[in-house]
Amino acid sequence: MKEKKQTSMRDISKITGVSISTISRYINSSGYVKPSTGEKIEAAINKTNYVPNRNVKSVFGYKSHNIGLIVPAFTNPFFSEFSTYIGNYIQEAGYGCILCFTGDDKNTEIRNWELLKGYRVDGVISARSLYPDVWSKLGIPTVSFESNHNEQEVNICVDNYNGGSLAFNYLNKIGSKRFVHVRGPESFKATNERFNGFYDSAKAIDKNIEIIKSEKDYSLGTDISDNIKAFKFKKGDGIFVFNDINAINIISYLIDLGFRVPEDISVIGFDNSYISELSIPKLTTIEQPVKEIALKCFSNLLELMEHKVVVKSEEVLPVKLIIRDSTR
Amino acid sequence: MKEKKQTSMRDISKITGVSISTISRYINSSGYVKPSTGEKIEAAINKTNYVPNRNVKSVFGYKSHNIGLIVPAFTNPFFSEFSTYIGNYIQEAGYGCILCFTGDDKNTEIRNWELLKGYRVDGVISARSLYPDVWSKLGIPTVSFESNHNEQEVNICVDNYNGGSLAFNYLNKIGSKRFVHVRGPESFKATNERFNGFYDSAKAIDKNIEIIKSEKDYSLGTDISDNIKAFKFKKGDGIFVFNDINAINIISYLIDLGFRVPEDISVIGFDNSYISELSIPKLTTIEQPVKEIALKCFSNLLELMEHKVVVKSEEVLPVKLIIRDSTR
DNA sequence: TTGTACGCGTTATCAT
DNA sequence: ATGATAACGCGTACAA
Repeated sequence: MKEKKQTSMRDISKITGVSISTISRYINSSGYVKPSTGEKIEAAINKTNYVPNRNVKSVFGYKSHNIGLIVPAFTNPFFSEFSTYIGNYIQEAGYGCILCFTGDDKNTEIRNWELLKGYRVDGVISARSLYPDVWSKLGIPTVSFESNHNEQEVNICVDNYNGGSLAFNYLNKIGSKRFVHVRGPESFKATNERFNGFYDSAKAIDKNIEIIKSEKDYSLGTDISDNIKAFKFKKGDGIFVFNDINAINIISYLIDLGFRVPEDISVIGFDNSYISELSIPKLTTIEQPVKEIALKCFSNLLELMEHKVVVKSEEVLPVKLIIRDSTR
Repeated sequence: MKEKKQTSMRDISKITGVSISTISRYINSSGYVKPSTGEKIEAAINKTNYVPNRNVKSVFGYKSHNIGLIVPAFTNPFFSEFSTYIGNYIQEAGYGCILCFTGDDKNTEIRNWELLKGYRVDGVISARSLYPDVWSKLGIPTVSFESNHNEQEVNICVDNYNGGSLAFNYLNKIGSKRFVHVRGPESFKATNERFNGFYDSAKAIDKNIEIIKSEKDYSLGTDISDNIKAFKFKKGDGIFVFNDINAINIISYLIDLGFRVPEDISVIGFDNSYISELSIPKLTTIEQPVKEIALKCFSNLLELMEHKVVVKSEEVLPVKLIIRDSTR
């Protein structure tokens, strides 16, 4: 199991005849080193392509300088964007990003946490955790996005309730005759909130809504669920779908059925991920401010890692209705 | 800089009164431990939530059990899909995945390599490297996707030349009156290959082609480049775009200009990423077999890491024309 | 069946 | 301005 050893400080020491402590001082600029000695060391480093072993620091109980990122998958473009932002913030701050996928599976998520703990990550950013209780046990600074809230940890989320409300009110305003909600998987915190916002706004003006349940976060390509196939869509329907990728799939399905979007049926998505601009018709949707979400997650994590007290344990970011061409 | 120490084997040893080596034997199942002793250890582990520090192993010159993944960004869905596959392979094999973004910037890429070397990763998978020479210097087993080929390393790529050829022949077959190629950024290995395939096929039957240069891999939303805006599109054009996301953007732009796709103008993309199924009209494209690419990369890396000789230093996977609705 | 002792790459402290 | 040494968490060879 032993691998070919890479160059170590000891090797540099042997080559230069300079002691290890001096090498360390030179590399970390943590003490006086005579210029000529420095040059010798520099030469040996270049010759051997020596790079300090970052893992040693975590052995000493220093920061390991890596951060874990736990997300469901990249098949949902929202998490691609989220992870691009987070990954870049981590990278720019000089940390390493250890990436883990849960596939929205609880056991996989638990294994991810153990892996990250084994790496002694300095912190974790976790999106849509199914197992938030693990945080307090593991004792790693953690910020989560859209997790079922655990009082002990910092959670970022968006105002899903208002999102549902905005969606209903807009569908009503443009004169939809029937209100349909394609509801997300039950395990997501956001599912009920979006539903409730939609439902309460309908009830407030004495309207009924129709519900279609969806079990999957994303259905790639033409993989339309049976629940949707079983539903009888009608001209005049206004449909609020729990995320963009499913909304676009459904538009595609409606067009195959012979409906026109938005002339016959209006569709609103959720996320405002980049695909909402690419689809034709362009998708009307509820924006989640990904970049701000990512920044909030990362900056809060930095504060937690520096043992600062983060004031709010739950922070709710606003959503916004983005009107495009899938509604009329 | 010292952090709150996490539980160590020493702590478990103090709690149980059992020596560190016995704890080690128990945890790694590497020697005899009396059942009753094992139970004591187990209890202490559960009480303290102890997880072994994985970083120590790399200090000893053992495998660090992490693998670096270097990609440009996730704003191009092809790399999202690629990374999801790679990330899952890595995770299932019990490794940690350290994710790095280059943003197609050479200096950023160099910093990534140094970071990964600092973490003593056991191997690296690198997509669209701009700096392949670094591999041999760093001495880390590496497999690259679509890198400018360096004889010393293993490179996976697709038959871009044939992709360009397939695109031309299809556009010709469906009766395009003019042949337009939206060419990718010059720094990508694939750019010339795709162009050459398209160009040579045109020349073979004495046809001319028009070229539009694009500087960016992806242009999100409505960010249409000046080169495209300056071009005078015409009814009867057949357009071959160097990737899906730009193809979809261009379709959207053409529709804004009043053209119908595919009735007036046909468009072919490249990648067959999931967005090609979501767009309306669905995108005709040249498929890169992402899953196979990812698997090839990962399995070749595993072999390299086990010091096996990988026979081919460059492996070319086939592409395929996927006919959908953006061509007629 | 268990313990002792050494080594790994690095940093901090103390001495020179 | 530089060197010697202890310490970190863990695996292994060897002793008991």
